[in-house]
Amino acid sequence: MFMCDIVARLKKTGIRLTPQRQEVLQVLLEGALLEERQPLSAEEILQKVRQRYPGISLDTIYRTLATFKKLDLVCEVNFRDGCRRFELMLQEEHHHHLVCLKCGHARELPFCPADCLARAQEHYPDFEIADHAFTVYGYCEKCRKSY
Amino acid sequence: MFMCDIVARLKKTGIRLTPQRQEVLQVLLEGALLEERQPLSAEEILQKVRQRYPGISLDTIYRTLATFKKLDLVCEVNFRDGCRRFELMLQEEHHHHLVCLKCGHARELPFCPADCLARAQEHYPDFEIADHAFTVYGYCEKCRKSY
DNA sequence: TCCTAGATCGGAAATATTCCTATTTCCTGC
DNA sequence: GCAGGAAATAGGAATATTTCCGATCTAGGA
Repeated sequence: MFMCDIVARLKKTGIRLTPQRQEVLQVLLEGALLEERQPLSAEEILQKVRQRYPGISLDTIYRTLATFKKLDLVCEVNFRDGCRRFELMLQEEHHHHLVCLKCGHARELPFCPADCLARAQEHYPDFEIADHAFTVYGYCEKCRKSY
Repeated sequence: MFMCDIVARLKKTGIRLTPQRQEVLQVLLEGALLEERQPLSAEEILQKVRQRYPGISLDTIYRTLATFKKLDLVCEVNFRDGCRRFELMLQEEHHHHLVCLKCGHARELPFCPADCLARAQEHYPDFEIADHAFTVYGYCEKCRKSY
């Protein structure tokens, strides 16, 4: 999945392609290509984008993330650290997270409680499921040592 | 599970039993006994507690919730509505939630992705799991109609 | 009853997020 | 290529949530 693919995908939706949005996308994409991707907060994204596009505002980051989320391009992860975190969602690798409550480091869980999702739908057939989250919290090897 | 049981449980832990803590407990317990319990925000708990104990401060609510959480008496639910929400956790009925992103109404999911939790532990054997969350987001029958 | 570690209050501070308005800009149709 | 208009942006103000801090109070053990 590369920039041009996503841009093409965005153009189809009719959304305007501003340089700000492309820079946010770029930052998220770089995050997604790292070996150990870490979901980013709005503030973190702001800092990274500003390195290349200094004038961007925090409001634009939030609006862009909201827009991308509506387009299922971005998903939200709750680290319980007081802010929302986001990462690029590439369908082919839907996943969940394991988060250290001390250092905030996240690891990926490459599997999904699909059966639970199905049971939820059975249980509440009239509910329109839009999204779901499965997150495991605890202490990583490094942090549990320093108790 | 009644007040006296919980109080007994608290006393065992050595934690001080202040009237403020008991009032917070009372509010959470009332919430837990409702047919359709809704996890409460700190502000909501504050309002309810103040009806009986007007002098209590928001800080105390937050501190009390943090204390109860450490004792596994309370758990946190993320509604994606900008604040943390809490509910009394009665072991015998561990559950997860289905949340409407429009009206904020929550329903319970009386089952748990236990297999995923086990797989997570297998995947990361050195991670000390403390907690987990499974939440389904979407639109309830009422809200999906008003699109 | 006294003592003291621990808890509380109230307000200030720190964070995170959204709102607002004037201005700018992307895109469509010519 | 150019103009028009709807959509997006910047920047700062406003709001909301959560935490911090110092002074004071108190639950519970001795």
